[in-house]
Order: sequence, then structure tokens, then C-alpha cells
Amino acid sequence: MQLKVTTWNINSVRLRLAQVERALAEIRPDVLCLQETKCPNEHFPLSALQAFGYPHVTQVGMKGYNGVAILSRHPFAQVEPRAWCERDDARHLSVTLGPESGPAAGIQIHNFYVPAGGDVADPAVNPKFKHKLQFLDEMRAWGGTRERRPAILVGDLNVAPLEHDVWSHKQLLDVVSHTPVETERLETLRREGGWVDAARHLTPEPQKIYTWWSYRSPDWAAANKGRRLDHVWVSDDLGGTLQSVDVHGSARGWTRPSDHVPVTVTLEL
DNA sequence: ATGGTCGATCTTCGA
Repeated sequence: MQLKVTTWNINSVRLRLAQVERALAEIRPDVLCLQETKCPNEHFPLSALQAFGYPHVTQVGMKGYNGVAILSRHPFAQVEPRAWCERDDARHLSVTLGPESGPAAGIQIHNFYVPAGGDVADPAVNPKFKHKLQFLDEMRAWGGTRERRPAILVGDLNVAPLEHDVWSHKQLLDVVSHTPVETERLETLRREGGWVDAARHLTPEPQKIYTWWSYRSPDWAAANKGRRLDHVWVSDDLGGTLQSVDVHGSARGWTRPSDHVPVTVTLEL
């Protein structure tokens, strides 16, 4: 069987319900992981999302910021929210697919929204950047102790780790998301955690890959000053099942778009 | 040299 998992920073799930519906119709993933739902739990549009054909939904939200959700065609055997940096700020959820899921049963799916880190790349003067580095350090420690079982890690990791994950490596070396302290941390925690960067496994450098284009560029498509901030990783043992990774760049051109586009990983199990 | 644009929100913050 195929297992398709899509990740998308939606930047307000309530504002972009129609875009979610369109993406689900076009991509038809088995699982959709959303970040930046920006929606308090009591206002989460649960029944509307379920009506798109995804009866199994788990989410954590808060007022105004952050928030992650997982929508699935397959039932969950287990749902595990986790607090990071001792904050209850809705940046991670994981699920384990249930025994009804055929060959996908038992696969764990992690949905992360790593802090963006503010504007100044100095933890001494910018508490947001300090938080981001702490979050990445905690992910590294977690990965080192993680039970080695089939797993998929997706999300807006807010780091573009490689030279060709940004439009200009030299011009972005001091820009938050591409500084060496971030990119080295992310690559280290990925390797130590036993994760394969699925997008780069299938599309090696120097091919450019972008998943985010700033709202602040009026002609974002022509300028094409993008970054690869959204990632799909699979555990080593699933590496042989990797079939494709698709970046749905056209979604950036939709009416009232998110600044991020969906990224889909397909496994043949 | 510092803006540019979004989204949620109580007029500013986070991205």
C-alpha cells in the first residue's frame, strides 16, 4: 500500500478552510499535518475538516499563535502531545497509526512547529532566538533517547539547513533560519535521531528546493527568493520505502495563500 | 538603510 503524508503551515486554519479542502482534493493524502492553526481549542473547525473525508483528527491550539493539527483517514492507536522548553505552546503532536491501517499500522507520525526565532540571530539579546536554539537542543536530546520504531517526522522546522535550501546562501548566512548555529543543530539532531531527509534523499543538491516565500515580496514568483523551511523526514528503517516527495508550489499562487506550501511524502509499504 | 505583507487581536505582536 501507499502512505501519503502531507505537511502544511496553514497560517490560520479558520481563514483557509477552503484552501485546506482544495489541497486535500488535489493531493489526496492519507494524513495531513497542519501548523500555525492560530485557533483556540474551542473554536477549532473539527466537523468541517472531518467532512473533507478525514474522520480522525487531533489538535492542540491556543489563542492567536502556534497550534498544530493532524487529520487522518486512518484511525489513531495513540495520540501523544508533548510540551517543549517547559511551555504549553502547542508546537508538537504525535500519533501512532492503528492496527486497522494495514502495513502502515504502528507507524508513528510527528508534527512539529519549531519557533521562528525573531529577527536578530543572537540568543544574548533576542529571547525568541534563544528559545529556538533551546527547542532544537531539546529535539536533539529527545531524538537520542527516542525508541527506534518506524516513524515519520514532518513540520515547519523554520530552518533551511543546506546551501541550496535558500535563494542565496551567502546573503542569508546572518539571517535567522539559515545561520550556522541553526543549520548545524538541525543536521546534527536529524542524523543522531536516525532520520532521512526525504526531500534531499530524492532531490539532492545543488537542485534548489523552496517551501516558503515571504508575503513581503510583492512579486514573489518572479523574485523567487524562497527557503526550504518545511521538512519531511523518515526513520532509517523506512528509507527503502521512500517513493516520492512533492512540493506543491502552485498553492503559493492561490487566492489568499499561506506563505508556506504543502509538502507530501509518499511511501510504498 | 530598513521597509516590505500578512493574521489575530484590543492597537501591537508574531511571522
